[in-house]
Amino acid sequence: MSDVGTGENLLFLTDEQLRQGIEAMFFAYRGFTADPDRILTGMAYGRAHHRAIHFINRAPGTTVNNLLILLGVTKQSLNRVLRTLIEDGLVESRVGVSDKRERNLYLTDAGQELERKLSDAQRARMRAAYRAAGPQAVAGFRQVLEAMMDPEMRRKYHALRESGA
Amino acid sequence: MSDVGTGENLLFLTDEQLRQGIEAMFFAYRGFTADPDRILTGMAYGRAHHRAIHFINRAPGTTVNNLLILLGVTKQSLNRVLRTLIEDGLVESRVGVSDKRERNLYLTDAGQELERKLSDAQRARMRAAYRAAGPQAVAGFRQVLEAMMDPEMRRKYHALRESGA
DNA sequence: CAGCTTATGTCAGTCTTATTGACTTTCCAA
DNA sequence: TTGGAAAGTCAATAAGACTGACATAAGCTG
Repeated sequence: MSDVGTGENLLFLTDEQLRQGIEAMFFAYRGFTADPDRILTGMAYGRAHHRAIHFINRAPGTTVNNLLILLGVTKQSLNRVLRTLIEDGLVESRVGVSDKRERNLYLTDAGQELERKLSDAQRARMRAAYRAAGPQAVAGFRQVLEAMMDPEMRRKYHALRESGA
Repeated sequence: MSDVGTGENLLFLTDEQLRQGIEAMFFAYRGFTADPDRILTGMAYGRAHHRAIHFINRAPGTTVNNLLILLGVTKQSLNRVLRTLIEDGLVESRVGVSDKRERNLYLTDAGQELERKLSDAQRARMRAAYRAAGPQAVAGFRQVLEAMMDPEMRRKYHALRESGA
């Protein structure tokens, strides 16, 4: 397509190339969040609820503290979101088994239903992009994204893959 | 690394693979914005100011309306940001030449200085990620991101490349 | 057991970014 | 000349985040 990374091109790290990468991230992230955002508009929920639901689904039984770190928000901020989800019967909070101070979080059936609805939309876009770009491009995509993460988040990302795979 | 896209693997579009892509986007975007956010903390500016500065630098002389569409925000929202940047002498607003209703936006020297400071940080991370992943991965990264954009934003993205290259 | 620490929850106040709606001024163009 | 477009502004509102302070329950350690 362009001259980016055609083989051994040593100039692929010019400022211009990097700026284009920055803009690509910006515009792509807009697309990435657009579909679930549209679904959530009209419901009483926003992107923060989506994120909480996603990770509770992904790591069932996770504690509040773990979710806090995963999402990179404060306790107070998460609590507001979590409270409404629990009140609305989408999330269940069970007292920890080994440590009764902890709360283990699970999606209820209704929670799982919303999760599927949201992730269906997001995965459809992801799937279309993956198909259009091809397997080799997907591998590169994942490599660059991973290299862009903060080390701590990269660990969290890998931990999810191990439990979820 | 993993089994993602090793050649002709036809199963690379499983839900699990797509979920991992979604999470990779989430965590990577956090890293992507972390450095400029850190710099802006303490200044009177936020991420919205960064975005405005970025695109004014990228497309000098752009109109308010064009910037609106580029950033995907409302006039009122942009105006608040733009006003402070103009008041603080980082952005200059000149009456349009051919159409006097329009305002053409430019960075002042001070504006360019801040732009460089912010983009240096962001590009450094981008550069490190590109280096770690290699040219071929970068090409794939760009392909997938582009496929993920809404068509209208893809056009805007290309328009920037033409003017900026 | 006493005291420290951890995990969670909550209240109050603030900030940034964004929204919708209404209205004005300026000015281009049919 | 009149309609509509570009920009700017005011007001009210919302989501999502923050800090700081405080409370409760429960685990851990001496």
